[in-house]
Formats: sequence, C-alpha cells, structure tokens
Amino acid sequence: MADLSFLEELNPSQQKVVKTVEGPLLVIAGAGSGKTKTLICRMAYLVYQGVNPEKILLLTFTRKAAKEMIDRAEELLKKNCQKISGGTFHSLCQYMLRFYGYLLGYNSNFTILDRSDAEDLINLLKSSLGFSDKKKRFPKKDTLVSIYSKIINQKKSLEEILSSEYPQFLDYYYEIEKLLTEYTNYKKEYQLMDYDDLLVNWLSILRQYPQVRREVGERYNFIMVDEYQDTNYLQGEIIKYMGEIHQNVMVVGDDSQSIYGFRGANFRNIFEFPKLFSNTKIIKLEQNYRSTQAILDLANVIISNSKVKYTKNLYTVKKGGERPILFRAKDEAESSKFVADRILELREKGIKLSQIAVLFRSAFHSFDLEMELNKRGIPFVKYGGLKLLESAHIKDFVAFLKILVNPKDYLAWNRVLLLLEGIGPKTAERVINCLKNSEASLKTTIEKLKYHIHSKELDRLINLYTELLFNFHKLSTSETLLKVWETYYPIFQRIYYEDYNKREKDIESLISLSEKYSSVEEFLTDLVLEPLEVEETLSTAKEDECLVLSTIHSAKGLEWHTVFIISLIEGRFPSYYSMQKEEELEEERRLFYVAVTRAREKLFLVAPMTIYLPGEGKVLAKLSRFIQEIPLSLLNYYKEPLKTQDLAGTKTVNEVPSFKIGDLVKHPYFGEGEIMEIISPEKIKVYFEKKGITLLNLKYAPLEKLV
DNA sequence: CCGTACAATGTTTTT
DNA sequence: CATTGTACGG
Repeated sequence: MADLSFLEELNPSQQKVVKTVEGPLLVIAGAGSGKTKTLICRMAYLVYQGVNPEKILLLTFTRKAAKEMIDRAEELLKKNCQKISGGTFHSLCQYMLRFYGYLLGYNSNFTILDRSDAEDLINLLKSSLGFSDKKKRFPKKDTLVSIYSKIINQKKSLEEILSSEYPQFLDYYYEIEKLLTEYTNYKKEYQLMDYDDLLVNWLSILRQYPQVRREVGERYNFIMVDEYQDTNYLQGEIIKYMGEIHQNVMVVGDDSQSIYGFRGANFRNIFEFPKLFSNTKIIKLEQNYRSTQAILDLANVIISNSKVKYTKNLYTVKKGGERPILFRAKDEAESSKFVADRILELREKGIKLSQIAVLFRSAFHSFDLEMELNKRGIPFVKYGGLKLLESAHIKDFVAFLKILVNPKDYLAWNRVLLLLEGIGPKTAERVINCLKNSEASLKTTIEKLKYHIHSKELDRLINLYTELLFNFHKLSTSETLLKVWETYYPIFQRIYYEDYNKREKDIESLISLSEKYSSVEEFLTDLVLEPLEVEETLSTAKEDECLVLSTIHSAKGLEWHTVFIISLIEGRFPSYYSMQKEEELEEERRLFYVAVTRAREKLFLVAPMTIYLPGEGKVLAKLSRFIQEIPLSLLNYYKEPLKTQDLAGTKTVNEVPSFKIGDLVKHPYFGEGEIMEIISPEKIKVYFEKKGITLLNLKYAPLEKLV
C-alpha cells in the first residue's frame, strides 16, 4: 500500500490545491509552476482517500496528455488509476452524445466531420443553392466554415462577425445566412456533427434536461480541467452544468498563456469561473521550478510589455543560468546550419536529442531546417503541421469506412462516388438521391442501383458493400479495412498514378493502426478527435532518441533542457495575419512567452537576416518586434568563433574595433542598432531602431560595440 | 455530363 | 506552390 509521502515534495500552495477536494476551485498557475505535477498528485490523493477512480473526470488539451497524467498518478499511488476518465472536451462530448444524442434526434452512430469534411459539405450546399456560379466574390468554403465557427464559439451574430472581420461579404448577408441554415439542417438530417456541434449539442442537452445533469453529476463526482485559459464560453457552460450537483470542479490555467483565441478561447474565461460557481476558492502558484533565472527574466520582460495586465509574476528557485543567446543568421540556410551545429555540440556534451526542441510559429518555418537535419542524419519528430487525415488518399479511404458505419453519411457517399471512373457531380447526385429516397435497407438499395447506373467500378463498390454488410460483425476492424483497401486499390492507382507508392505506406500504417480497435466506428472517432501526425506513424520506435520539432501551439505544456526558437522575424513571428489587430498581436506575444518558458536550461533565439519569398526572391527580414523590445542586457549575442584567417584579415584593416554583420552597436545620437551590411572597411550600414537603416563612415562615427 | 488542361489565387495556429 | 476554379474537347 502506497502512502502519501508524495505530498512532501509539494510546496504549501500546491499542497493546498491537492487537499482542497470539495467545492469549486480555481488555480492560477504560472508557467513551470508544477501545475501538472499538482494535478497528478490531486488525482492520486483523491483515489487514496477512497474515491472511486471511475468517478473522476480529467479534461486536458489532448488525450495523450490525459493518458500521461493518469499513468503518472498510478505510478505515485501504485494503485489502479487507469479507470479515471480522461480526455478532451470534444472527446467527452462525443462520448456523452453517443448516449444522450437521441434526445436531440441523433443516433449513436453519428459521423463526426473534421474541418475539411465541413468544408466539403458547405461547398456541396453552396453549389446546390446556386451560389457558386454567378456571384463572383462569394466567400470560399474555408472562409464560410470559419465564419460559422466564429459565430458559435464567440457567441456572436453573423452580422457582428461579418462587419468586424469580413466587411467585404456584407452584401451577401442573406445568402450566407441561408447557406448556414442549410448547413445546420443538413447535418441534423443526416446524422453528422462537426467539432463545434459536439460542444453545442451536448451543452444543449445539459441545458434542457435537469435529469441528465443529475445523472452526469452522479457519474462524475470530481471534475478537473487543465489549461482552462484556452476554453471558450461553451466549455465553461458545459462544466457549469456537469458540476451543478456536487460543485466539485477544479480548473487550472494561466491567463498569460492563452493562445487559442482564434478558436474562440478567451483568457478572460478564467476570471468568469467564479461567476459560474459561487464560493470559488482561488489559489495561485507562482513559483517556477522549471527555468533558470536568466530565462525567466526574459519571459517576465516579454509579458510585462503586454498591454493587458496579467495576474502573476514568476520567481524561480533556479538562480543564475546562462543568458539566452540571440543569433542573427545571414539567411535561412545559415540559421539551419547554426541550429544543427549547436544540437550536435549539445549531444556531445551528453544532452539527449529528446531533451532538445526547435519551436516555431508556423509549420512551414522548419522546412529548411528539416532538410539540413536529414542531410546530417539527425533524427527528429515533427508536431503540428500536416495531419495524416488531411491527405487526399486517406480521406478517400476513410470515406469508404464512414459509409459502412453511417450509411446516411451522403457526404462520404459523394466523395466515394466521385472517385469512380465515369461518375461526376451530376451522376453522384442522382445516385445519392436514389439512396435517400429509398426506405429499404442499404443492401437492397445497393442492389437496385445496379439497374440505374452502369459502371464497372460502381459494380465493384456494390460488391464490396454487399459483402461487408453481410459479414459486418464477423470481421475484425483491420480485416474490414483490408477488404476496403482491395476495392479501393485500383482506383487509388489510377488517381494517384504519379506517386501512389509513396502514398501506399500511409494506408498500410493506417491499417496496422486499426488493429488495436474493436470496431470501425471507434477507429474513425479516434482518427477525427485525435488526428495523427504524419511522422507519428513512421517513427514511433526510436522516439526517445529523437529531436523534437514543433509548432508552439503543439508544444503547450511540454518542456525541454534546450529550446531553439527559429524564424523570429516580423511577418513570421508575429505572423502577418496577426499584425493588424491589437488583440491578435497580444496573443502572438503570449505565444512567444509560452515558447520561451518551455526551456529549462538553455534558450536560443534565431532569426535570419534575409528570407526567400516565392515570386519576390530574397528579401530583407526585420528582427521580430518581440526581440527588439528586450533589453540587450538580458541576451547574449552569438558570434561564430573567429577563424584564424578572419582574424588576420580584420587586424590589418584598421584599428577601430572590427564589426561584423549582426553586431549590436551604440551610437551617441541614434542609440542602439544592429549592423546590416559592411560596404567597405570604413563604410557600414546600420539599422537603428530610432532612425532606420543608416550609412555610417567609421572614420567619423564614434560607434561603440555592445555585448 | 465527364475529364483534363490551364489560369488564378493567396498562403497560421487546432479540436 | 498547391490548391481551387474555369474553359473546352470528347
């Protein structure tokens, strides 16, 4: 029997969090304040106190995170914690809706639409309403989906969203409104739900049925929510109702780490929590155990430059430490080379690759680096970016499966039919109408189809479904997938004739992945709710020897010994799209804060001086404003160790200090600046924050070298 | 009505 | 540059 000795490792505030078991509790926890550890201990403590693990619900940002935390709780307690329910809001809602969806007219086998499915559906409706033809500047499908999602998640009207973010489409107000109504109706009619519907529908059931609230309250007696700053009002409401009976709801968050505003999250949600639950106790965790003082100083400066005031100041127990290093590379190639060089150095010093991460704002920022790493044979995994499910061939394949689970999924039907030779949009529509109008079972309907349309590939499809429906419960999940693969394969070869052997591997790993599942339905649900990364399927074996490349969003909650942040230039970080609006810019800043606070010991900030833009060629890149705001005393400027020839060359030139591109300098009138270009030994171009790029003659200009 | 060849367009972050 | 829409021939 384990004891409670694990509590001794916690500081007093953390202990208070663990022991405050009953009633609503809001924990404001700074970066690296042991938030995860505290949550784990709290779960273990509850189970130790005799709470049935099945009565505990843990909501996190990814299911992987939930699983990891539950595993660690089990390790602490050496007692079965596996039965704790853990997952994301979306997976919880999905699960509850399989039970209670009937209250809204949903069967338990409804299909979940991912973003591109939703886009396909919108497109389908758009053309059936005739909006795609004449109207020249009608919004595109992805814009329409974004508009719709914003209405839901930000609790705003179509008019508000249009006038604030898409004023160019205000003329189409009624058409858009009509389209969105059609979209909503269609989903309901054919058993489809998009991501937002999962939240909306579950909330709607909770609101309408006190009986459900009671049942759910009895099912989960203790609710814990991680990363609460990234929830939106829908999720807040869901929590309110699910905790109504017992009020045992604990949420943890950090308002300065809110980075999902684009998805409707609002960091102010965290301050609304006490309004949802009266008598909320609030505990702050401000002591940082993760990073060195030098890194934390940087983080504190970043966040103090915010327009919004946040609730905490971090202080650390790890005094001192190396100053974060800034490297201004000549171009992206040099930036990648720099990162790879440092990584190899670190590895020689005994730092494991898995303890190093390279972070960036957008997935494509690491393309150049990926090439360099491949060249040098440094293994890595990448998080964020393309998901396996997003590639066309996987979507095709999955569409076959969706039909099997939910024969009313005409969106999947449409996709599959269009794949067949000789069938275009019109014929597909005819077939689908035929399917819709027949009351008979799928099997007989399919038989009937044979007489309507003559197509060799359609025959094969019909044979497949006849066979599968007949054997549906006899075959294992992977056997079913294999059958589908057999039918799809010739089509697959025809459509992707250029690179089908490359794509084939994806399908194969998908099939082997499906072996773990007891039903196709479960497999599909997991695929949509926890989309797999492309690389994840390839290199699972050697994961602990891998360097991590990740978007900052996907790096949330994680930490490494050494962190590199690359592409720290205007337009990339902050991103162009966020530079117009104050609020979005603030979110970018928080994003930078999150990135910096991932590092325990070492932090490298890298920015290329020039980048290559398609169409425009090489262009100058300005250092990110977030770096420019940082006092120079907090950073070290990285200089390549001078080679002997270089030294020999510079010494003879003049007796003024030798400047290099990228050196930081100080001028009595213009202040601090950075050297952009050396034209001759005496003439240099310097970028001053106050003045812009200036040509200086070193004979006259009393430049002082900094750092 | 289907498939293909070509032109245009606009590029984030994720459940 | 890769996706998405348009024009045209079969």
